[in-house]
Amino acid sequence: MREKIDGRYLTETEIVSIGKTLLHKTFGQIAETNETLLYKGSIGNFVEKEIFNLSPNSRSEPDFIEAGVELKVTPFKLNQDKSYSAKERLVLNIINYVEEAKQSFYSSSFWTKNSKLYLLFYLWESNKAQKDFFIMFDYLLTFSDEDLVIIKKDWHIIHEKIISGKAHEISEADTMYLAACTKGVNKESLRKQHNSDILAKQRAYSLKSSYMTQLLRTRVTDKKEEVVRIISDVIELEKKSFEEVIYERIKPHFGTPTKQIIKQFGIEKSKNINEVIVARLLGVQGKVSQTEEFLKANIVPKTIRLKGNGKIKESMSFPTFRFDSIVEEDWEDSTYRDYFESTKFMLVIFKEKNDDFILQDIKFWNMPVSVIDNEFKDVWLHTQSIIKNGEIVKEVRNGIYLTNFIKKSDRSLMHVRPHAQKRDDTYPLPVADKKTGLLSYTKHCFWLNNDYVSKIINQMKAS
DNA sequence: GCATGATCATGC
DNA sequence: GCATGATCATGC
Repeated sequence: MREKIDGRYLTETEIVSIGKTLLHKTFGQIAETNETLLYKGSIGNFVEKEIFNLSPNSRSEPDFIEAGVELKVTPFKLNQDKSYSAKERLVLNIINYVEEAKQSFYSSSFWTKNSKLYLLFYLWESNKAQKDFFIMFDYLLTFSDEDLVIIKKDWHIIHEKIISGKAHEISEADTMYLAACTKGVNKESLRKQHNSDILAKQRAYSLKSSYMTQLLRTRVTDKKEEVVRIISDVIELEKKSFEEVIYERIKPHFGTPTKQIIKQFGIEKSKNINEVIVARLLGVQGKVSQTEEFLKANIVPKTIRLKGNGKIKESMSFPTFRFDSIVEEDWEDSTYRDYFESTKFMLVIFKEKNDDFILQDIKFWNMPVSVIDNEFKDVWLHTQSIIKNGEIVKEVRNGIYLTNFIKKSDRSLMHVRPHAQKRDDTYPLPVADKKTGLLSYTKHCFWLNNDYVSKIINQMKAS
């Protein structure tokens, strides 16, 4: 057995060498005879206490005060296509809004506690018990210059809301890599904030799961991937926000017909031509969505085509949902709530004119938390209940299934509609459909009403 | 083979 | 004319 010295005074080398002894072992194996310990607290607490001999603390200094290192144990998962993803965001320290209001970036609780992180990644598997999860990788994380410049900007965005008494309006999609996620005993955990009497949800600093996924894929695992970065100039990012830099790169081409851009850049015609155009204007050879910044910040590019009269032809689709998964979920931590809370959209707007489309504008947008937790929640709950009760099909007419899902005309925000390759491109149903007896149904997804998208674009233009 | 972005086709 | 069900096209 290791001698029980106070873990807080371990050096960086000692921390890492202890960490390495845990790799390729399960928590059960690490715990040896003390397996039951695992069930008394979180895995992270277990590792801190039993392996590194640290007592739990909520101080603003890092776990290892001598080395200036904070320890985090975090899960990742293996996807269908064999790639790895972070299972969740990396939650850091809880924010004391009143205290944090007084700080600058380098004196903030985020920086003083988390400027250097020692990460232990374990493989989360749905069919296994906690004690059988393997610790697979370790990584000593210090932020690169490119990441740090964006993280500083993120911190200032969060800080600005705190000092202006708007802590209750913070959203994860406000920021790129560093976010302020809700954290509490329950969703009702509220606390005092600076400069306002409104109680705000308790939040903690966190690194987005999209950021953690990219970290894992490009720096942590043995098969390190190469990813293209759009903005390589750190100085440029210090002066302007990421969104401003992107906007300024596209802006010179506003008003230009796509045919002209295609010619000018020698782009080949294709159905996703608008997507390709945006990529070329940003100097990206592949997909914009696959660049470092977009992946890490979870920004999804969407091209929008306006008709000559300024109306949008089509509603906007999102990833399909699984019927059997959505019925199992609680709204509060549902896949879709998380998706809209953490995803920012880059809307690239083209307008039809003279048998061509003109690049008109570019906007960054995320669904406001109040809309997510009211209008969207309503649509989501309705959808879940219809599936749960086997009441998808309302009527079969001329061989076509008419459904009870929310229609575009039912709500101003969203509707639910098929999104598949063919009608028989289906997902299994948790209960048989009452009307038809079907055990699987055409893949569906939530669609953002085109009228609502119009409203977004027009509102943003006005402001 | 399938997810995803984008668009079509029919009937009210 | 548009809502709604359905499908196309591309790329990984």
